[in-house]
Amino acid sequence: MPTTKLKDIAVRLDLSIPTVSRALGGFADIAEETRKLVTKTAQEMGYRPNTAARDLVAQKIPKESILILGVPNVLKSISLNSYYAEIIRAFCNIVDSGRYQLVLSAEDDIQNEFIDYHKLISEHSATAAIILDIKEDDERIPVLRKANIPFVVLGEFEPESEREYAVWTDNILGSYIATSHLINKGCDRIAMVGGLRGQLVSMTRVKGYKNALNEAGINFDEKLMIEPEEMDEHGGYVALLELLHRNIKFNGVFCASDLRSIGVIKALKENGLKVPENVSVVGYDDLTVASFFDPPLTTVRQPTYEVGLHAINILQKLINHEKPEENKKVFNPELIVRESG
Amino acid sequence: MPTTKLKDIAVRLDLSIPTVSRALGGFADIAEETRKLVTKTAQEMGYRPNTAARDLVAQKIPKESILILGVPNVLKSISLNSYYAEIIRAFCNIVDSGRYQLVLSAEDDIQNEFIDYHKLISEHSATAAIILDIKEDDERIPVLRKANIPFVVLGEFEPESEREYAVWTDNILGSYIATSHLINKGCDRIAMVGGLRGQLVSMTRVKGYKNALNEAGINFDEKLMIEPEEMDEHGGYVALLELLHRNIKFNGVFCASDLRSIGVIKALKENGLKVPENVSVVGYDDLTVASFFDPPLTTVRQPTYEVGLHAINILQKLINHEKPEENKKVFNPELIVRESG
DNA sequence: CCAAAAATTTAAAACGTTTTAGAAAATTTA
DNA sequence: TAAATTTTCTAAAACGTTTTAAATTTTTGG
Repeated sequence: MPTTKLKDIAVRLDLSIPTVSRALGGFADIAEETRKLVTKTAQEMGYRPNTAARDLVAQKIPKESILILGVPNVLKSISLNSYYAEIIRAFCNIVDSGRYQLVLSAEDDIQNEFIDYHKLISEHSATAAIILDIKEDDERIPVLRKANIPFVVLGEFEPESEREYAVWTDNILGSYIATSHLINKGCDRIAMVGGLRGQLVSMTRVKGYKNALNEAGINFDEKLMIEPEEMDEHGGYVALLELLHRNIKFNGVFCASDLRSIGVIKALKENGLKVPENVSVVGYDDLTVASFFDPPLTTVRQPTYEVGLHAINILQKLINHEKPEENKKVFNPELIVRESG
Repeated sequence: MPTTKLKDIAVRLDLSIPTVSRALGGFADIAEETRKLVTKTAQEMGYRPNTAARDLVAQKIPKESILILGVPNVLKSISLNSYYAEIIRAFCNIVDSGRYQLVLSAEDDIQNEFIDYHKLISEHSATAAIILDIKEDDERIPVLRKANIPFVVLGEFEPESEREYAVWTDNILGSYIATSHLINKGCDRIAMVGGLRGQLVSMTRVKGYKNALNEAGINFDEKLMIEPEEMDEHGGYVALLELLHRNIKFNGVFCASDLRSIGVIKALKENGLKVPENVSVVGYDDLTVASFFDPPLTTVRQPTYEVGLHAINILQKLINHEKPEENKKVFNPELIVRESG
């Protein structure tokens, strides 16, 4: 169904287009009677001003659209972990100027296997994009490259041109300092409960763990490494039960996330083991609730808001044809020592 | 600085506007040499197509903009509580059709006292709005009314016309069932740790608590009611210490949020009190981690995703000039019984 | 070297709105 | 009643782009 335009109303009422326009605009040079008639008819005919035409005459500087890819995914994880909330909060800084518009992509919630990213991009005529949830061999990268849209990836990624950027926090370092801390506290049998197998983050966190062991002259023991199939707390819980069931000895656990830690600690407690007396536990993320756990969690904190800010600054520069300094920026994580380890 | 247009490039290169347009568009009927020249010049001059003009010729049906008010506020709370993540996730459903565009308002993070909501609305020529974080005497309501934009409020609110809608979960009922549960478990001295004083949500939750006491013939005791100044976990923690310090007897605590519960339980444990043996605790929200706490939290769950879905459906109908059935929709919460109370 | 064909470029119109300057109609004044 | 004034309306141009049809230039082949 074609939309109603000013002309349609004008024809119907036998008035000129400007009269209709001005009547709706509430100008003083329109007779009250006419105005009422026009308003009523517009309402009836479901008139909706065409913003494109409006913006054109208004000579509005078109807003730069920044497409944010990965939103539904991310929102799902937000309930568990505040990482992305901080990221998006940082993005909001850019909007105040009025020049930019953040367009949330709402890639369908897994339901639709195939997402038409070409369409998504062209529809918004996006000037730039941000990928929140980068995967290995991410299908969105070639699309963005083909569309020649500059983009920033949040997470480990190798930029291949001066229009590609990546910002992340060093995961190898994070798990290295966490594991080293356990070693320094005297742990010599340190289990690791990893993230989801195959994910980039998980892999790098394993690497840091191994580095720390290596440096301390502790041999990596395959049996102490568990990468649960299940997500988050429950994954940690199950992982630890398995470890106990297999009767494997350990006196420390490094978890790839605080949620894992929470599950791990629950399992330990249920089996009569004390944290940190019998087993020390270190997590990752520094959730808001981490300090309120029993025991309060020792964990790795990432400068999340800063990461988001850096990303959006790059975009801003790109759009303004300034050259961002570096194609790759890696922030450092920090160990927060509490009581669990 | 005025933006570069096709004409500017055309003049500079002594070509016609269509040639420039078609060159940039990658059409086959443009000599390779010309195309290269045009592309290069466009790049140099910082050309950026005017989307308004484009959309106009393309006869694109203008996207309906739905303004989402309250985002930065909400993002801050997301790190603590998944309520809004679910809400926004529900909103994403609407975007798939391609007809709607969710515009995140990025009202400045408190820093700027004054936010020009008029400008915000007109700038996006929003067709509708959603307020995520309704306050008492909310300043945004009169602005929306004046702009004659239909809106949906998430939270307790009395719609005053057929263009105003409200969706929320019954907070009185929620705190009523929570408190009643404690009473049924034999608690007769039930403290309440409320939300932030003055907030609408806090007030209604107090009401349900009182209703339950009343029904059971228990007198409301002023001394058992604490509304901490501080947010979340820490507020709960401090509130409970105060209660203990004042030497007030109680055997149950109803908290206005799970985060409060977490603080309360920490304080109880630190003072040698067992949950639920000595004191039963019930919270509100059913955080994802709630079941992993020690002890697992008894709490009130709200149908959050449903609330969001309902809200966005109303908007969709409004935009399509269909009449949503009811101006007000109140969902029911549910008690999740675990071990803390 | 000329006609025909192919390749490349352009003039003109269109998209739906607002603005400006002025025309037409209604009202007041002399 | 005619002139002056006020009120109400409209014609025409403009915003920056794309499309279509036609014009121009270049190339090809005889």
